[in-house]
Amino acid sequence: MTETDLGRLLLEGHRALANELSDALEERGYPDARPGHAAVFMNIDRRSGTGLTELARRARMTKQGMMLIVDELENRGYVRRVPDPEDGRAKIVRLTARGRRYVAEARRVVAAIELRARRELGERRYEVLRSALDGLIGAGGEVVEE
Amino acid sequence: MTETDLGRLLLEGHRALANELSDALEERGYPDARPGHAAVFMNIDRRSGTGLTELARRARMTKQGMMLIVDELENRGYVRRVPDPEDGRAKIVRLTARGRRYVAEARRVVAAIELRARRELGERRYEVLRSALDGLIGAGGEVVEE
DNA sequence: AACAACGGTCAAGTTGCTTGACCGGCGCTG
DNA sequence: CAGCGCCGGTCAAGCAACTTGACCGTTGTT
Repeated sequence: MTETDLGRLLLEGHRALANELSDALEERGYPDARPGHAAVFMNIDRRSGTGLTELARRARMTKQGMMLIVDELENRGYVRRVPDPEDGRAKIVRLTARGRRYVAEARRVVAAIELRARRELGERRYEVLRSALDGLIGAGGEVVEE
Repeated sequence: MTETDLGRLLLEGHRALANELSDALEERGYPDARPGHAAVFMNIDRRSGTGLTELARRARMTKQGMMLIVDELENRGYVRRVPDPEDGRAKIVRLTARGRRYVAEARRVVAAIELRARRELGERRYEVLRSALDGLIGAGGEVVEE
């Protein structure tokens, strides 16, 4: 593929932030966080919980794939599956107390990282960076469907 | 992991450019390009060729992993392995004519994409984007070694 | 001459998904 | 209200893109 120079910068930038995040979470007592878990934590309804198939749809992956992640998260005590009282087929994936603590912590860390970046770059550069990224993304492939 | 908002922007930006690149290459007669191939094309010495182990080292992956990619590229006619006359153990991975055409084409497409981005964003924003990305990357985890 | 180090390869295991097949509850339709 | 197609969840197998482990022959160092 021979990455665009700019493309590589973007990828490395992403990795830099992602590493910072996972390091910080590890330090704070969540050493078992994997990137894939975000597919759940970013899409689950924080209080009411969300069905597996719906989670899969939101994360744009198969329900089987989502199941593997949910299985793991359930083993580790971040979520649990409860039967849906209104639909005998369905189960609802709900955050446990630990899961909610984790989400809150992750949000704090993300905010801290972003703040640090903002300060290091300076307000103006930071804003330009964000809007430039929006521009790049908007310009590319519009594949929304459904 | 619950990606940084900025982190997600970076990742999506990368994907937008990467898709643009692979679409363009497909259009121009290279439908079989896979992202992993870049590990070879970006690291191989264009005229003299490069040994497998050295390629692996440059791409920061195992020689076994590199071998799989080189195998595939050899099947598809982009590279071939020739014995190293100066070292009975070694083989040299060399670009074929097709491989060189591919690399040239990829470079052109990359340049075109970057130029387009530059024009869409405007000179100033483009420069700020690049230097902001450098800043982000530099700030993160320095894991260079060796 | 001996031998650790290196280049390349084969084999098997791992990760993080995917496609395929199925089961049982749901709800519309006739 | 019986039948039937659909949908949620799950098990099984497959696949991509690597990894670790083991090995062989060549090398060049002592």
